[in-house]
Amino acid sequence: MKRARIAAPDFNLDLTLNSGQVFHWDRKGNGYAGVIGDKPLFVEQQGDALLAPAGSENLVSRYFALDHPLPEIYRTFPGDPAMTSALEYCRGMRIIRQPVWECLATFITSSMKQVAHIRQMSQAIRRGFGAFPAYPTPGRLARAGEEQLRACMLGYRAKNLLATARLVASGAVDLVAIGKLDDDEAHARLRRLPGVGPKVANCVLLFGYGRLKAFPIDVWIGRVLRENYFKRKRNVTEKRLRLFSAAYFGEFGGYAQQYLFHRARMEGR
DNA sequence: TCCCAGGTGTCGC
DNA sequence: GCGACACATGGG
Repeated sequence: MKRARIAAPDFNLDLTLNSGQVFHWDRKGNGYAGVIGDKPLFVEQQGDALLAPAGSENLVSRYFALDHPLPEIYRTFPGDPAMTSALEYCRGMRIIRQPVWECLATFITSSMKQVAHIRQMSQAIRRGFGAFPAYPTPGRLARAGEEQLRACMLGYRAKNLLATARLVASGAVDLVAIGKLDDDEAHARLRRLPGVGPKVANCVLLFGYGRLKAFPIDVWIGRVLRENYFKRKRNVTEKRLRLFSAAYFGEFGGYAQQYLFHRARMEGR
């Protein structure tokens, strides 16, 4: 297959694909095999270029967000030690533009699960509903039974994913319309879906809708914030963390969050 | 074995 | 509004 060479400055494919944003890319040789929407493909980084199948240039550039102005984004990061070392560690990582449904569904399954296990569930769901390697549509999941989802190792999450799939498939919830709302409204609308709380809603805003200010707070980020920005303070509430992060990290807080998250996870703290 | 994981829903105050 | 607790499952 003929490959295209896409200019990709300020980009690190390994970091981008291994930072817990997406869970369905597999290392193969010097690159990665995966799927963008329903298109399977192989991508490989060579220096400042990204190699991808000829004809997929626009799809690939958009998915990997090669248009995000990283130097400008970095200039908005606070200069504290935690952020500085996270930037040093993660330079070139980009916030992927994921298909919204796939992102929403995957993060509904992510609660109280390690990244390795989220990958297994994603794989099982992709294999189990006839669209492999693409993620099954809301309609396809809505027609399935809870037992079929439980067979994908979802546990109690099966019920939530099924209920959300039915709401989206029926048109009761319009994911495209939500994309036209401002951040707060979109967040509130997402929150109405079963299995979607503040953290998952922010993941969908950030990774699905490209709202780069959205700041998901999970156990890792909670730990990072408490250890670095609330030293010696006890009883720091979730609300306190939310208000602080929104004010402190600014317009590209989602990027800051992802860098802090990945660095903390790799350092094992 | 025991502990934890990119949390959410529910309940009681 | 906030804190406590249940919820499934696999990996370390």
